[in-house]
Parts: sequence; C-alpha cells; structure tokens
Amino acid sequence: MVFLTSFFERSPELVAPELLGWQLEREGVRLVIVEVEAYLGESDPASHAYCGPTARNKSLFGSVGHAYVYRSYGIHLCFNVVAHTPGVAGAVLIRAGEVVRGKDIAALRRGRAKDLASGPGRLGQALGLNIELDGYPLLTGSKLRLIPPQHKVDPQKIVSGPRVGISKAVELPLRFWISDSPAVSKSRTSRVKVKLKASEHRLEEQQK
DNA sequence: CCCGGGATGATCT
DNA sequence: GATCATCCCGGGG
Repeated sequence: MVFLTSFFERSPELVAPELLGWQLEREGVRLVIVEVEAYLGESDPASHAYCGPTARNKSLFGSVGHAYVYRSYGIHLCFNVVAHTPGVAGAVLIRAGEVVRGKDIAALRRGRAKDLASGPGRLGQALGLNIELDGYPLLTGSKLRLIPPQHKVDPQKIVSGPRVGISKAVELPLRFWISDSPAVSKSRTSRVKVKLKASEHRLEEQQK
C-alpha cells in the first residue's frame, strides 16, 4: 500500500491522467474511470481549496487516497480522490465512468437506464454515494474502493482540455478523458462560451 | 440534434 | 443574497 500512497502524493495535474482506467466499486456497482479533472490547492481559483480550509472542504487538506465528497447545486454528490504533495491541498474530480458491473443496480439508483455515470452528479448517483463517505479511505476501506487498472489505457487515447462548469481559470487544460469512450460526459461548448461572456462582462464592469 | 432555462439547497459573504 | 466542479426536460430547427 505504500507505493499506492506515494502515487497520490504528487500534484493532481500529474495524478489525474494516470487515474484513467482505474476502477471504483461500491455496493454492487463497479465502473471504469474515463474522465477526470485536476483541482489544485490555494493557487487554483477554480478549486474549492482556493479560500483555505472550511468544514466543507477539509478533506482536500487531508490524507491522500481518501475521498472528498461534496454536495453540488444542493442535490448532487460529486466525488474526488485526494491527491497532493505534502502540506498542500488538491484532488482529482472523477467526472465520468463506464459501468462494467451491476448496471441494473446503477440504473435503479439513477432512475434511468442510459447515461449511468457520464457526469459527476450522475456518477455519484450510480455509486449510491452519501455525504458520510467524505474523507473515506479509498485504498483500504470496503464501502467504497479504488482499484488499480486491470488493463493499461493506451496513452495515445488520453486527451486533455478545459475544465467544465467553472467560471475561473477556464483556460487551463486540466480535464483529461479517454477519447473514444462513449461514457465521457457530453460537453456543451455553448455553455463555456456563455460563461466566458459573463466573466468578460464582469471584467468590463470592473474596468469602468 | 442543439440550445435555453428552471429546479434546488448547502455554503460562504 | 449570490454563487455554484449539475441535471433534466421541453421547444425549436
């Protein structure tokens, strides 16, 4: 387990692409990670750690290889793997996975049979997460396990681009996904444009 | 198929 | 009171 811990004791930017192909298992459902995003520490304006530790984000400052689970838009639970160098904060958001076991269970939890885990909120539903799993040890626990890849991902198929759904540091290519995976979340380029326009507008207001 | 907009509630200012 | 690391549905092309 020592080598696993050291794997996560690096910058999330390095860990994120290497997490593609790892598997997550939780109470009957197993999925292969196909899309991730790196969130750095207090230097990253888009990171929950940007403004320092709070009750909600404390796991980001905690042990690597543990979970950071947070509630999004009041209703969804999103899942991160904590990864950072010593004394810093950081994590890798798991944005999408391909369900390879327990599809029926995942479909029940989701309330539909398609897009079982193609998005961070959907992935949280498919896994049946709850907020109690925030801080959970993913490498040693049994309720929620993170499993090293069973088949190596072809490095040629790993691509990167801007992170989704953020309004700050939108230009950094910290999103990584497997290019030919059908389970990757459908990104709407228009949304990014709208967000860009909104932030540009804010800049213009500030300059007046 | 693509796009717009509402739901929804914890969190922090 | 504003801001979300989101999802889903319905309307128009």
